[in-house]
Amino acid sequence: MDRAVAEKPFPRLDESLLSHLPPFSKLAKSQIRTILDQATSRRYDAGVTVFDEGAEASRFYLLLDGYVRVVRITATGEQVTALHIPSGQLMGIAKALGKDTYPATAITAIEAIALSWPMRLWDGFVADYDGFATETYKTVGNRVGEMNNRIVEMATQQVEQRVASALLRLIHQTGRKIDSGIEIDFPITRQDLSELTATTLHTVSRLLSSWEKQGIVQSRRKRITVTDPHALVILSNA
DNA sequence: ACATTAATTATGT
DNA sequence: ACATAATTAATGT
Repeated sequence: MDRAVAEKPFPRLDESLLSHLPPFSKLAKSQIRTILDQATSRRYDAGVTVFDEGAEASRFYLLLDGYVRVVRITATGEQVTALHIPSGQLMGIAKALGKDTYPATAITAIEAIALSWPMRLWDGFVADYDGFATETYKTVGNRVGEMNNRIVEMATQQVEQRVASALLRLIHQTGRKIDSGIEIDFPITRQDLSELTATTLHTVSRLLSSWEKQGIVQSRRKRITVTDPHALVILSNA
């Protein structure tokens, strides 16, 4: 409904966008140039789906700014947030999983900017660009590992410990240091947290309220700041 | 130990 | 003023 910027909002892409990111850090300027020339840049509003689970994986993405949630829909139609992807990471990399459809849905948590390339370039990237393959498979490994940890958590730990460790993960991966502590630097509701931890928003609300009284966290609407991470660590493996 | 339901209040546009 | 987010209490499994 706003400006008529559909396909190419950003005319010139600077090489410095990629040069410091792990998958591309080993590449020469000329290589980065050709990579950028094949990329499409696009801006997304908050809450917009970038790609859908099960859809044909036509493109892969690099998140330049913002955060996206990787979301799966259960049989009963409820959303379960699997993990958050911070800027600088690749996503929608179905080929790295040996799939040709996206394994999950990606929704922007805040407004975001991402580059994307047609998936047919994937094999060329892996073959031609030193470090691209190792780095991407590293992040894939990390994500799979994280999801597995979460599954184990769901089965073994109690709710209080789950949301405690979920908060710790969030501040670790997407935290920003503020004077009073570490703030999650995108808007997150109790509903979101409950989806991350397989609980209800009510339980999350109670936990946050009680933690706030204990001085462990501070929260306002859609914002959570952890003031005492160590206390959460204790809670998370109690 | 936690979910569900429901009523109430706060907050952002 | 309206919709969405958050709190709180009561009741259920």
